[in-house]
Amino acid sequence: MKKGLSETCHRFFSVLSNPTRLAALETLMEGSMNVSQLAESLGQEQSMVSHNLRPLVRCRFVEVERRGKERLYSVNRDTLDPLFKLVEHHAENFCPSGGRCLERRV
Amino acid sequence: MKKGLSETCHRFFSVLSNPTRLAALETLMEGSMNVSQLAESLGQEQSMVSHNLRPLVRCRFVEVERRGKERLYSVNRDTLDPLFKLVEHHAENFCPSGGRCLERRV
DNA sequence: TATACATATGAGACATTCTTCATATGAAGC
DNA sequence: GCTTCATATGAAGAATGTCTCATATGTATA
Repeated sequence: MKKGLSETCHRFFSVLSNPTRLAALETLMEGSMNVSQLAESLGQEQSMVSHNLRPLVRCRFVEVERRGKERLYSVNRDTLDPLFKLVEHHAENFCPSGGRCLERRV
Repeated sequence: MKKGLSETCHRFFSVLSNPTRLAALETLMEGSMNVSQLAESLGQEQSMVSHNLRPLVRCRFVEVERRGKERLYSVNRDTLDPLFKLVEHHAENFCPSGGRCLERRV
């Protein structure tokens, strides 16, 4: 691990360690959409989705494109494809019964 | 992104989004050590280090080996080497001025 | 079994992060 | 300029997560 990467990692992982943001990413992986559509699709308030999109955009996990009064959000596949693959791989290989150990305790 | 991976990701990233745990990983990347050595090296309380090692072990980012009354901790390189490389790559490619955007706001 | 050392655990205080609600901004069309 | 639609923002309570301190467990050795 390169010196000083620790701080960068903290930001990187903090942004990703939130159910709402992960659900947003999961949905956006299927295809780009605007905030309203995303809120509709997630069954969440528009303002909440907007709040949560901000850190995703700031850290470039998601890109925005203005289209008139809408804004089209789409994921950064360069980073997220290999990242999710890596998580999946870890869960399969190191967690008994397919990632159960990575699930939230009851 | 595979259906249901979202919950797994949440756990995965939550465990990694903590400065103490990242510092512990950073140190353990240099070489395996026991809790006391790690606490000494990080300048932290033994109990705090122990507390923070637990989720790292549970999610298999770190392995433990009993050696008499000590416990030797070492990182899971299969996961962490490519993971940190990926973060570094993201910071270099998508964040202006080398990951500045991933750093904590002042 | 008594002692010393290494590590783990529990509970509460403290800090950070999330969500919600109300409201602001901004773009397009009349 | 006014209205409407799409999105962003601020503030404050609610929810989570973290750290600290005291104590417990566990292992080795005398």
